[in-house]
Amino acid sequence: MEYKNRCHVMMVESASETIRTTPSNQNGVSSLSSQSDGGGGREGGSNGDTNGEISPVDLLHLQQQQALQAARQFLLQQASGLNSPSSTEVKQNPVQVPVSMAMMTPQMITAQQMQQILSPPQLQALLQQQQALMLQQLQEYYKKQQEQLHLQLLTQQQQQQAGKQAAKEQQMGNKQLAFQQQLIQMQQLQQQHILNLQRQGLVSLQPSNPMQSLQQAMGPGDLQQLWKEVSGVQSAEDALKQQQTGEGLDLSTNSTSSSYPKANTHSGLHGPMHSNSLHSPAHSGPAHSTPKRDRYKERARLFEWISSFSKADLGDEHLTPYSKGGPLSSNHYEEHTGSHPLYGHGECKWPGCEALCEDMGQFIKHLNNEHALDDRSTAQCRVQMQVVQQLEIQLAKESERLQAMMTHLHMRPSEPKHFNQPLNLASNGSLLKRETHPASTHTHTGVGPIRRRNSDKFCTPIGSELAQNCEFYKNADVRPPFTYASLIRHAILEAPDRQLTLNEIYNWFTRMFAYFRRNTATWKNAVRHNLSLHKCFVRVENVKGAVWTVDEVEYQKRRPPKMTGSPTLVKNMISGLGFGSLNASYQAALAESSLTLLNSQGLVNPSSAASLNMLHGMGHDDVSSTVEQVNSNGSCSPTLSPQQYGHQIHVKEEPTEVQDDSRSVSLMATVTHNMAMPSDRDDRDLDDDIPTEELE
DNA sequence: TCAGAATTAAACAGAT
DNA sequence: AATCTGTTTAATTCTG
Repeated sequence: MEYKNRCHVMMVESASETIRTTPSNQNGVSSLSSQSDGGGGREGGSNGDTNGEISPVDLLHLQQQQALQAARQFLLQQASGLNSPSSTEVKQNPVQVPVSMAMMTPQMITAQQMQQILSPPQLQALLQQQQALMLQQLQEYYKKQQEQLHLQLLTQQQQQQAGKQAAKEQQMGNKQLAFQQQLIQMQQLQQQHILNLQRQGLVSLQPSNPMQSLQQAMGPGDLQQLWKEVSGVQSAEDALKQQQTGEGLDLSTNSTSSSYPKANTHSGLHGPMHSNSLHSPAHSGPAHSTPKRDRYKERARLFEWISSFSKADLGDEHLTPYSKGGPLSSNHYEEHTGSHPLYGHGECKWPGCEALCEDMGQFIKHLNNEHALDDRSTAQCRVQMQVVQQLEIQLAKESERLQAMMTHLHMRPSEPKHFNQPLNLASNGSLLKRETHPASTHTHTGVGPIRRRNSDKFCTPIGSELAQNCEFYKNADVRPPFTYASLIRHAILEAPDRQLTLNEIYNWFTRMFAYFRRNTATWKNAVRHNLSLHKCFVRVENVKGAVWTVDEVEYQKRRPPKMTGSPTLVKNMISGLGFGSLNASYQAALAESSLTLLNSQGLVNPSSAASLNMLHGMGHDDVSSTVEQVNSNGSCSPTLSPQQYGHQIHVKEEPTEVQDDSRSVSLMATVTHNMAMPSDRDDRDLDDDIPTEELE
């Protein structure tokens, strides 16, 4: 069967959206596997890669490549930097960035709120400010780095002029440079990632300097430790060589943390750079020196740690198919897979290596020769793990923050005053566990799992919600607070011609929600079930196969939204008391709720619907479709009736329902009465006064 | 407590 | 034959 990929209309493109959304991150940073098919069906294969999405692994590779590229350019710049001062002087003029929202707002309010507060030109200006600020920070950072290397090279030249041990020091310098390069790569990687996240709006602009961000993120101690690992290894290697060449080197004074003073003594190569960029071991003094035996202990511990990590992390869950025969090794890996995570495009993907290997065999040789379990590899591994750890921590933090933002914005409608409060909900660790701890629903008002009919309860408009939190749902493994029916309907209505094949619906689910990238057998079954079950979904057969459309009348008829979830809001909205204090999403929610409610009763006229629509600044398909169907004629038929789509239509039989599109006039009186005098009626009455089901 | 809606699981049939 | 699509039934969960 052949399914064509459709271009789906993007729901909302705001100024910030265009900045935040990068083509390389459609799938975002979520590490959810789309292949974890729970063992049920093989349905995961059907949706697969039709979206052209880039997997997180690819993204990481891309970032790594970018980082390497940047590092290379950086070093090249330094080589030529001595003769081209312009590259450093450019940064001398600090960009005038006033203390403004560019610095403050991302932490104080959400991007969505900013969109609501600021006009597009203001947003544009704000974003430009932020970009300028980030650019400035980057420039400053690189300037510092350049100055340091400049100094370093000068010193090196002086010493070379002195003519003592020039060759050896050159060698040492190169080696140190190699490690420095690794550090830079790591920093670049971190920067790239943070910048990417920032572009997506996933990370606030808290770090004022990339290096600072690294320091903040990892902490001075961590960085120091990191450098210790790298430089310590270096010292060991140097010591070995020097011993081999008959030159003794007392490791007890130049050990793990202080190979650097030794090197410094010899060449003066590393001092300024390290003292500025990282918390230099030189400044830490002899107190940080480690006895030789401790260093070996440390190394042994490191080996043990890494091997334990490998066992724990790779052994059981992720690579089960490959680990049947015993402990996982690199050889074991490619024996079964024919591929290797460290090998790709004919290159060794070991950080900083990029050695060309024609085939797997050559790569294995290279891997065993060049990246055996030695100090250097261990240190590199550790660095890499630090990077990964840090990124994970950062990701967790930001996910948490987003969840808190989501929860705050959409689950606490009756407390608009909270929008002015700093979003400190991220500190609530339970947020990450909400899916697995449903009971937390009752502890917080609206904070907790969002399941099933909560969307009805709170009348959250799926269009508005999705438009505002599109990126969130794309990346966070959070169950969307909508029913399958509403999601399917939205997917179909979002399509250009308002029809989708089943597979396209699947794709929409997986594209829009990280949550639906797993357990595919379950939710796909549910989708099919819903399509078949609900009368509002009409299957239309055409030449190419079958597509699904939405019978809007049936949808509205079947499940008129209840407004019991936010009675206060309903009253406020209707009586016009609450507009000032409500944010746009809730105004939109109210508008839609009202429209849907009214429309389901056939009571609203186009002008009032449009005015409501305009009033709340929403033009989303949820409402527009509602307006459209009212506009078409008095009979409330959808703009595109299912009959328009194809040749054959299967009409679902629902014998329990009696078709009755003509509504009682007395109901109108009731509703208008509610609108005019909402406060003197209980909301329960509002519900009860509209016995839609009874009419059907 | 209950009814109804939603979800989940599963069986089955027809189509590809 | 395997997989996808669609229908249907039943059990369970959740909500008002």
